[in-house]
Amino acid sequence: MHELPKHYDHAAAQSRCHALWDAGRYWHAKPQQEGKIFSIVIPPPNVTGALHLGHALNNTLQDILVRTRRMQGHVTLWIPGTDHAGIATQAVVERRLLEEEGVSRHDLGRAKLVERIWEWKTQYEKRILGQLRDIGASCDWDRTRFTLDEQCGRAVRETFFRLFEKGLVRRGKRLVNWDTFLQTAVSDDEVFHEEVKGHFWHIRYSVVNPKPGEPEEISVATTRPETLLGDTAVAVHPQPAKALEQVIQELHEKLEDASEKEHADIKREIISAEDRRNSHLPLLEKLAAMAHDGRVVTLPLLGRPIPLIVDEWAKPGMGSGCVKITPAHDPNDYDVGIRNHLPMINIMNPDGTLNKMAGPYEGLTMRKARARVITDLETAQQLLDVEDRTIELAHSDRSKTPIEPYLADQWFIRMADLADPALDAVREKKIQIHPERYAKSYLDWLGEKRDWPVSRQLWWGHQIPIWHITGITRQDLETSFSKRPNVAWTSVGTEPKEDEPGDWYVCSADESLGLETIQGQPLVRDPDVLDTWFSSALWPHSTLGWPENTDELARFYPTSTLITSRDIITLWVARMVILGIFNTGKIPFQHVSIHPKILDRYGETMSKSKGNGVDPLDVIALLGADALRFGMATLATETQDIRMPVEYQCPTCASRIDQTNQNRTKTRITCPKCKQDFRTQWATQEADLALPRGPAVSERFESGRNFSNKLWNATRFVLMHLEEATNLDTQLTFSELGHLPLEDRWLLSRLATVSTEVTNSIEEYHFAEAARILYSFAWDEFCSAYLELCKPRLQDPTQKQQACRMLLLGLDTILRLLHPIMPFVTEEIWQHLSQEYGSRTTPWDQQPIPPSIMLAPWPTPPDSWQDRITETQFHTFLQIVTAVREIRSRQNVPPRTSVDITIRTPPPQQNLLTPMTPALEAMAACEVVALGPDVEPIVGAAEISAADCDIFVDLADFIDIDAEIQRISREVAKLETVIKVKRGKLGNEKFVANAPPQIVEKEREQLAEFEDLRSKQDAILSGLRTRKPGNDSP
RNA sequence: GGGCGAAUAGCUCAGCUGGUUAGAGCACCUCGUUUACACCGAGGGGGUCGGGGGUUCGAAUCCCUCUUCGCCCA
Repeated sequence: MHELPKHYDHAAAQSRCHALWDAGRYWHAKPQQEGKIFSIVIPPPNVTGALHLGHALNNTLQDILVRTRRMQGHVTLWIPGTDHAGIATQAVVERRLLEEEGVSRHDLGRAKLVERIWEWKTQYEKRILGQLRDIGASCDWDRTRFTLDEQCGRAVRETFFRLFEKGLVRRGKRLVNWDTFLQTAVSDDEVFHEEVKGHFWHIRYSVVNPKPGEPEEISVATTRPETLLGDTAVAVHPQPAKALEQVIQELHEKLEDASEKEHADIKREIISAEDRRNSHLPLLEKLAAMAHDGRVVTLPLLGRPIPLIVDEWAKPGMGSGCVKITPAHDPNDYDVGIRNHLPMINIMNPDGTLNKMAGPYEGLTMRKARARVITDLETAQQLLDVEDRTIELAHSDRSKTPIEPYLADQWFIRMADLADPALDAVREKKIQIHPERYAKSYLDWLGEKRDWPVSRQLWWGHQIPIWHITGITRQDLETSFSKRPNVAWTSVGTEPKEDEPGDWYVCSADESLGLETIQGQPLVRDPDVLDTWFSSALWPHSTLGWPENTDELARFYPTSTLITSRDIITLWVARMVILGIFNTGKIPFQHVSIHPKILDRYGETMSKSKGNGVDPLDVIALLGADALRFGMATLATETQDIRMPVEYQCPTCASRIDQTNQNRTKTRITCPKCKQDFRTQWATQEADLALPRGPAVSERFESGRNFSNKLWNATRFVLMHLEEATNLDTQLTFSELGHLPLEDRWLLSRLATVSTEVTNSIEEYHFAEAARILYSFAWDEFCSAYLELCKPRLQDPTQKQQACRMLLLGLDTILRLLHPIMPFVTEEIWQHLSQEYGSRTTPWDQQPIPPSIMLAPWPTPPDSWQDRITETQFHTFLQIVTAVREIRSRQNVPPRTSVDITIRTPPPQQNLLTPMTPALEAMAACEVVALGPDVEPIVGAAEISAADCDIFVDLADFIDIDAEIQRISREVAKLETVIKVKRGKLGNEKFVANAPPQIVEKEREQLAEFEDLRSKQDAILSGLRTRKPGNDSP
């Protein structure tokens, strides 16, 4: 009637489930629905590319929570969406334009480029949302958002305007990481450092009008000689002697603490520093005095006079002890410049060429300028020395080109006041971060309250809602905007006097502002766009409709939980808290759960460019979405990263080949087993592309696939027998527990325990634990034990009904508990069960069961089901089963051959085991011929002790006495050590006096048990020895 | 330089507030295609819990320190 295939077909099940869920729109949340709220926003994946394994992890965990809460009866909203990822996306599209069409963004123009990026976005957004669906994410697809869509745009403009109006936006110079290729500032986190071979050039600066006895020149060393064109000072330490002595002292301290290995190096450093007392110090002291006296030096090549100054940045222990200062092109020099009120000379154009401040070098790129500067210095005999040196050079992560530090005008958000409420929210645990240790990095970072530079010189993003206007008075502005509360302005620089015209920045959330003129002057829009994190910072409330006062906002904000990875705690989480509180007065979420990062077998981050990643879709195709999800859940421990060894699967013979540093960049790989070639992600040549593709997977997903199949087959078994059970009572309530057989009481108790454990684990974000508990319960207890025990009962008409009801209940409960982790297989099975037994109900069903397991009430078995004693008794029973099986296996008894056994038990075990005898016989393939306290050993039987019982297995051809002796001897040896340790413990007066009484008692009991066991083993041993062939005794 | 984390079986990881004969999955060995499942079943071997100190009656677990590795911030 209802025969299932032998194997679970994940692909077919997935498409059926999607159809079912979409038809019912069970993922949709309505604000009008009554009940507790659970809401969550997706960390929007950026539209740069397809989803990777990290996203699969992140979204699986969210879905686990969402599905659990939905089943627990919450009104559950999960908002999906994507992020425009400003620079990342623009860079990808620009690079492709250049590669494929040979055009730059300047060739194309702003409007056209933005259009091309939108095309890209449309394509990838579709792909990403499709992948999310494939993973099984039960997002509310009707509410999909994009950080650059109209609704988010309104929120962005409104927020910026409010910040501006409150004086929290400022314009200022700042030394930024300039990407000369993309011509934009990039943030520190978009910069990577790479060691390159470089040089240390020693350059001579001459002193202007030195006094008698003073040096006529100063040597200054630099790794970037071209920047001297922007020098505005040369610095020397104000107290060189003191500073040098301090360096020496610190080195001595370091030496004391250092390991042997480091001694030589440190000693060398000390000697070198001490030498400087004579070689450098006198000159540096003199230079410091000269600096105090206002001496000036001549800048080589340009001949500009620049001051000699004192500043602690100059290290007497390094180089010549003097350092050139280029405030507009070096972060440290910038600080020196600020401290000493130096002029800041910008010598670079945005495209990386030099500007007119560089004099004769104007128009050269920085790189060419360096070569020219060096040649010219040589010619002028001002180059003293060149050393080789490796340098940590900053590169842009987006264009992979070297970063130029560059002084540029930027917009900033002042953090001083904004940060405080965000700090308090976490300090006062209004927002809880799990694991808790991550709260520290949040608090540390936010505590610095550094202003947030929000402008980016890009074309893809939210254009800053600021307009520039010149030559009008404050009165003009007031007149023009008197009826417009949504317009604010501030002067550029110091404010002009009342009637005088001046320059202004005007800000409005209203896009139409730019259409106007004032006194004939146009309002010119600032070309910059906002940092992508600005729009993501609003995500929890912008997606719900803010600034409109929508029903969704009222009902679903603040959201419940945010699940994200640890690398964006500061960039994103902190900023969401700041702007969430600023805009709404409320925290954006109550919990933040941080999950680990997935690394490859070498501990490297996975990335497409390294070729060491796993595509989640490959896992889904090969093993199923549930396998992917189960694997992800078991990875989600509290550790900070997880290693995942990756393997290629040969498309020909399906064998696995370890992915290594060597083979991961190859275009084709030969399978060592079947000798056939397959291609990898790198294949570009036609010959390679013709080969079948070898997907990269990991064995870590296999247990999930196997688990799906196990559940499937358990269902297959249950359905087979249910069909034969006539008049099955499907009201699975079980009020009279006392009358149930031991195994049924055990199952109910376990169901209650497991439900509680799983619920708690998920609520505490211990996803791996929830997965592990369910796996071992379903597999080892429900399938291996309970199902096996049912087999004899199903043959007995008087017991069959009860067994079937229990099987139905057990399976149903497992499915529900497992649904959040493995939604597809559980839904598929649920549908099969419901087709025949749609009227079944459990005590936690208030209504007839729903059409989808997504909506099924979460299991909450009554406390009365929990029964410690039964669980212990059952454990004893299983120990006996294992003991018999062990003897059978060790003595090579064929699996189907039944053996006679007798069991000598103490009375309590006798009471327990007598009714369980048929079960024992079924599970251990034996016949119990005698059981009780007075049972006599069978002569010549194999003997084993377990759970206070002695089991004698009658083996006619009991052969391997030696093996038995060996095994038991090992066992006895192990027992000896344990007994010795325990005796030592109990013999220790301090232990007995100090340890809690229950621990002492437990130790006593255990010691007695072990001693008893050992004497039994000893007896068996001596019995065996006498029976050894060659021994004449009986 | 500062902060955080990791080091437990061949591999990947659990072991939470100290008391287990230190666990799991995969891999390995033996046996087995019995009517749920070979994506399976039964059994087995395998660990000085990175090294060294300390606290404690008792340490994989707490403290110090060293070594190796990773991440974040500067």
